[in-house]
Amino acid sequence: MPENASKNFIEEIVEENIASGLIKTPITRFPPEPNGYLHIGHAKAICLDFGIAKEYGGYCNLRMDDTNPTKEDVEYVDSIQEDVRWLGWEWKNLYYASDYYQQIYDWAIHLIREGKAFVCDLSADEIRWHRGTLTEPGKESPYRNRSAEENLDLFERMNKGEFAEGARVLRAKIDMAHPNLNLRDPVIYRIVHTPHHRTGNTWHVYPMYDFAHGQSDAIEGITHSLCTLEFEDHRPLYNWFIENLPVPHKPRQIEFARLNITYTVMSKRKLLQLVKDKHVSGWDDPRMPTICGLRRRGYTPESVREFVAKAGLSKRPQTVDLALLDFCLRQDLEEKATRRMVVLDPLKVVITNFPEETELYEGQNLPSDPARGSRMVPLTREIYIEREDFMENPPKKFFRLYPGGEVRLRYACYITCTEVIKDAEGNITELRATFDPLSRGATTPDNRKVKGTIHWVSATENTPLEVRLYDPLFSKENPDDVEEGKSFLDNLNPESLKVVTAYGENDLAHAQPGERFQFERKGYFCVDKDSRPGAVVINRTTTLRDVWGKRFGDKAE
RNA sequence: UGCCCGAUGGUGUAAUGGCAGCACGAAUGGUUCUGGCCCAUUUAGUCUAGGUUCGAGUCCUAGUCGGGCAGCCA
Repeated sequence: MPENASKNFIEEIVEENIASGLIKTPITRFPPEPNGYLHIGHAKAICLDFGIAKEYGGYCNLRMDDTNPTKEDVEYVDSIQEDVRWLGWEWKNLYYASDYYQQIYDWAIHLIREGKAFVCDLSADEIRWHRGTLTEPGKESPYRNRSAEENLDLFERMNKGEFAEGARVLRAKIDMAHPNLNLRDPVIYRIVHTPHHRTGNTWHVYPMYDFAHGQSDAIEGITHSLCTLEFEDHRPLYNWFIENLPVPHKPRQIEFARLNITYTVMSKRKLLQLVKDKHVSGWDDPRMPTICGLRRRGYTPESVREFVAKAGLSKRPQTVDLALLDFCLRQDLEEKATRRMVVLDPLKVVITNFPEETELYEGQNLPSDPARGSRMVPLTREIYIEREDFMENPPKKFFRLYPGGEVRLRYACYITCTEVIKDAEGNITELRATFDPLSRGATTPDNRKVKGTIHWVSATENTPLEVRLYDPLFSKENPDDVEEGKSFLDNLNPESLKVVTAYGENDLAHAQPGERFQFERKGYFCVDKDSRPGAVVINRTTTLRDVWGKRFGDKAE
């Protein structure tokens, strides 16, 4: 670990705890509820939980927080494991909160015996009335002073399935006037008859989050239970249980701010809505901030981890620029991604003085690393160039192709535009050009400079590709910033996906799903899982940084 | 008109009573067979008012602003 790098506040706490002898090494846990897919916000928690443990020689458990059988499913426990592993982490133990049901139940009995919990027959609504408001104290339940014997009997019968859901709950007996609502005799067990995905019909009562989480931490010997800010108000309750139960270990809960990113939404509810209403193709749609979506889009685990690290950690709500994620991706792939030439928006150029035969030119797979080898690219009389690489009436400082102008075809030769061919509507349909035979190999004996180098592909020797061009899913930095009566869906970016047929170098026909490339001058791309031999599908992960496009992109038309 | 938490450039994050720094973004220039990468430069910040102190972004008080909390969700 770098000694002089600044520490975040949780690292500081852990270091203090080690220095004072409170702990030898930190033991953490990542505790998702298996009721949905992980997103990049979870990636922050994952990197924190696993990262802290690793940094200080401890370990981290993966714990499925499965205390609500009505919402959870095995489908999710598989995807969660896959996503955590993909991010590059390995857990010490895979646990389930449901593994601890018996112990947690016994602790509830303990509380009852101690006179610190009671069975309450109030309905959900009645409990709500009794809870009071933010400014007024609550009222005690009429069932609050039942005898321990009666409570025990009732609680056992609740668990045997004798009562309907909602008929009774078990509540901790704390303080109905407490300014923190969480301590106003919170419900700790409720009746649920839905079978649990792991324990089946064994139980008819299930512990609430507050009664399961801290105790699960205690059982596992968790030293630092890291969670997001909305649980801050629950910490006094978390501690109350730890203090009032004969737990084998006392964990400490520490909260941090959850991660938001510009131009996206992060709540499970909203992501679910995007999927259900078919605004995206599924949880792994490459525009989704889910881990599986990022993976499919082409982001690397390294880039996601770096992004999370760069975003930092604190207790104030953070909204990080999406640009930072893309920066991390480009930084990672700059030195890794194989380079290829692909024309996304083709404009045909006929090189009138070019021989009929195909000529082959050598292109580096990764110019900065000769060890990565090269491939031969076929140049023919007719080629495609990017439509935006030609302008009939170029502005100053445009150094691509224009009538009478000369550019370098990457790795091949210099061409000069001699003629612009248009259709009846005046659209440019084709260009004529001549090449300088002395420029073969892309330099000339006279060493003359050409300002522009553009990518190209043979019009006759190429492979067509379905390329999916992604842009942010929302057109507003904060999609939730809406007028009265509107929702985040009104901020969906109608142009978040454009599908084009592109033409690429021939070997791309064999590209495998998951394979990543830099298409020179265009961006980073990743072969989609929909890809088939003969029908290659490629996602644009992100564009290259583009000064020209930013400055003149719109005006240049 | 309750309780809890927070407030440093556009964004994120450091400075732990002693020169407000780093990264992203933005801008400018250099370099270049990718208008990429790289290099250099620039831009821009301590919420307010008091107090403690030789000295306050940091400590104290009050205020302002922002976030969270009234599921038998997590």
